[in-house]
Amino acid sequence: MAISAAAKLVETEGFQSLTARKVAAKIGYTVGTLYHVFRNFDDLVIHMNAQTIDEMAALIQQKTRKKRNPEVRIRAMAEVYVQYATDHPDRWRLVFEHQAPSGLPTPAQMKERRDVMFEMVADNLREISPERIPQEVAHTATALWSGIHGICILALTGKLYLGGAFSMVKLIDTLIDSVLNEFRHR
Amino acid sequence: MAISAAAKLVETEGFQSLTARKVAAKIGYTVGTLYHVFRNFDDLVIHMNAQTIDEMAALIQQKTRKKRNPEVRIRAMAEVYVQYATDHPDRWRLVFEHQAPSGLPTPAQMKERRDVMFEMVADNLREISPERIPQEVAHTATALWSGIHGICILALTGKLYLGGAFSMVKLIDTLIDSVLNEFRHR
DNA sequence: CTCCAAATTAAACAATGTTCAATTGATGGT
DNA sequence: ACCATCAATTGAACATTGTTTAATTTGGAG
Repeated sequence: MAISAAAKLVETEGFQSLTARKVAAKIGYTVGTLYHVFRNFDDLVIHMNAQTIDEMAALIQQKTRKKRNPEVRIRAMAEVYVQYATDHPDRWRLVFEHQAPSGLPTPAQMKERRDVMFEMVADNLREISPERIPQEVAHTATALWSGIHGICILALTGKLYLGGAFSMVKLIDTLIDSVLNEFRHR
Repeated sequence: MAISAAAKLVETEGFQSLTARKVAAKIGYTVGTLYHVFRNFDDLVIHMNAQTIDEMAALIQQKTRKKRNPEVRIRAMAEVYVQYATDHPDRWRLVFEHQAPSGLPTPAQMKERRDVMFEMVADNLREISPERIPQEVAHTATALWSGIHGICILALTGKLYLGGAFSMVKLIDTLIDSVLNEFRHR
């Protein structure tokens, strides 16, 4: 599949140098053939991003299923999330920085895929405080997970001062501590 | 100046369609001239991003100077940040999504400019709890501001489900509440 | 073996960043 | 007033990109 070849290219050469012809060459075809499979170059990227999200979501689910405590599970989720982002920085960034230019908005399947992780967080929050109304749970889950994402992306793109004292993981721990305490006691 | 023309172009047509020739045409010159002023196209973008950060930082400082309470000041900072990002989405995104390809790393001045806002947050945190050691203060400031940034960027790029119940501002309020409480009482 | 449809290619197009020799323009000295 | 020098500006060229399409190849069905 062309998608896998594209993913491998992004991983080895960075998403800046991902090109239609390179993808075609990588799978032994010509650029024209690609355009009979995908409408756009963006179409290819979108499919590739979908695969990236699925891969990451599966990894998170796999590595957190065994945990019993919901708080521990949330912390494990975040850990796997930053690990995946660190291991595949370009593929991960493409998921969030790509936007289909002009025309069709991001397909619904993409939105669903992203929402999966927010819902996983919400599920665990509900387990922590079952008495909270769903809207509060969803709200807190969104705030927490977006915050984690923010730390992740700033650190990954080198836009965060990560002095010896505080690492990405510690920053995320602080955020989780804060939001969970607030969620429990208020 | 070419930088202002570029900024205007990004604002009106989006950063996807920012092009060297368009910038040159906008200021009545030819593309060749641009390349005697800037080494790269990325060089131009970097200069433009510097101006964007300065503009935003000035706005934040201006709108928060009058506030007396450090907590109120932090909330006001976040509010202005969100407002600026919402008002100039493409210019704001460029600041965080652009990376100079190959060769020279992002110049030091850029890093300094970004750190300004983290330091503003840290200053206010120190005022809230002067007994904390500087590292803790810096750590908390980084976690909080990165989290706010995460909410901001996900919301702005449409990758966040913003149901009627919770808006960007409310999400950020939740994050600030959580981190500040944790910072005060622990 | 033939023939048709599908797959694949090759070539072309416009637009992009980038370079550089040639041209213009102005400035200062005699 | 003229000219010489130097910087500013241009125009044309290049390689590379996404994208389209007519032509060619390929692979089975009859």
